[in-house]
Amino acid sequence: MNIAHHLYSNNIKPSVQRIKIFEYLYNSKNHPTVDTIYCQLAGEIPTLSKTTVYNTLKLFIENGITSSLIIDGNEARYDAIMKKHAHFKCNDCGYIYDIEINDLKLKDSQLAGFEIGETNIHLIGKCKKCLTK
Amino acid sequence: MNIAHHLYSNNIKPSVQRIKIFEYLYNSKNHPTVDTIYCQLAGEIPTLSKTTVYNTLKLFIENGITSSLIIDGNEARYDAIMKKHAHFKCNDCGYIYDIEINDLKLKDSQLAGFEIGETNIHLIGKCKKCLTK
DNA sequence: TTCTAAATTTGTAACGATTACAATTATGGT
DNA sequence: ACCATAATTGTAATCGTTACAAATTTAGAA
Ligand SMILES: [Mn+2]
Ligand SMILES: [Mn+2]
Ligand SMILES: [Zn+2]
Ligand SMILES: [Zn+2]
Repeated sequence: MNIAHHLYSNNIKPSVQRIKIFEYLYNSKNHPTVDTIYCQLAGEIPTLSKTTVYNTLKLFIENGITSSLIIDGNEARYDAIMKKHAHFKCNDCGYIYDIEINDLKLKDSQLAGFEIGETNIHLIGKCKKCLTK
Repeated sequence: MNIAHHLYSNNIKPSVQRIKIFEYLYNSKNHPTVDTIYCQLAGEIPTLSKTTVYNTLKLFIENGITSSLIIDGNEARYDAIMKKHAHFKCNDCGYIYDIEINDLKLKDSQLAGFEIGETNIHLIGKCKKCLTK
């Protein structure tokens, strides 16, 4: 996965900041918050500004290579995996799992004629790891 | 539906504020925000404080007669309908529709051994009304 | 009724995530 | 090198929410 090329082919000029931010997002796979991303990269890019992280993620979202998810309400998390999937957040360890969706059936009649642009599914509970310890 | 009794039977002492807030929530059915509730009731209860609205909704949630939903990341909305259902938000008119869930199939293997406490589903798009005008 | 303690409500200040904005820095073409 | 444009940065403002202490109300005992 060549990140610079990935950005280019999505109409994003690959600056150092953009490459590093996407690289972190893509490799970490832990649905980080802006603060997490900022703190992780502040070492590598000492001049990095939190505003840049916000701007960059917004740009990524607008160009369809990142999505945001809000599970807690208080702060947004980001995801470089664009394949449609659900999320499970464990209330104990805080980890957010990716869950594949096999099928979602809603009552058709109510949504007939509606245009659905986005489907968000998130579950909350306790994960296996936390339950068995 | 006797609201005072409904509160009582859920271990909530029915004060004037609590009754009015639940009454509004239950009758309006439009998933109001704290600000909406506050502004609506400020006329009836001139001394009402926004903090009371926050406190009261928190109490309702703790006692299981209200749920909160976050569709836009910026502000919480509240719902007195406790039956499990999904939400559809129209990006044009802003209205939030209640949608019945017929079935949700996730990949079982990934959630085996997990304890699911909450399931949130919200769709975003354009509603029929807005598309046909 | 009157007194008193606990519960509830209220107003203000603090908080934290996000956004606005203007200044600075980097980039790319001439 | 020079200039125009884009990107980054730092600071201040915004806004929903929470903390907290003071004021008010409630309910039970005396
Ligand atoms: Mn994910
Ligand atoms: Mn609803
Ligand atoms: Zn866990
Ligand atoms: Zn609409």
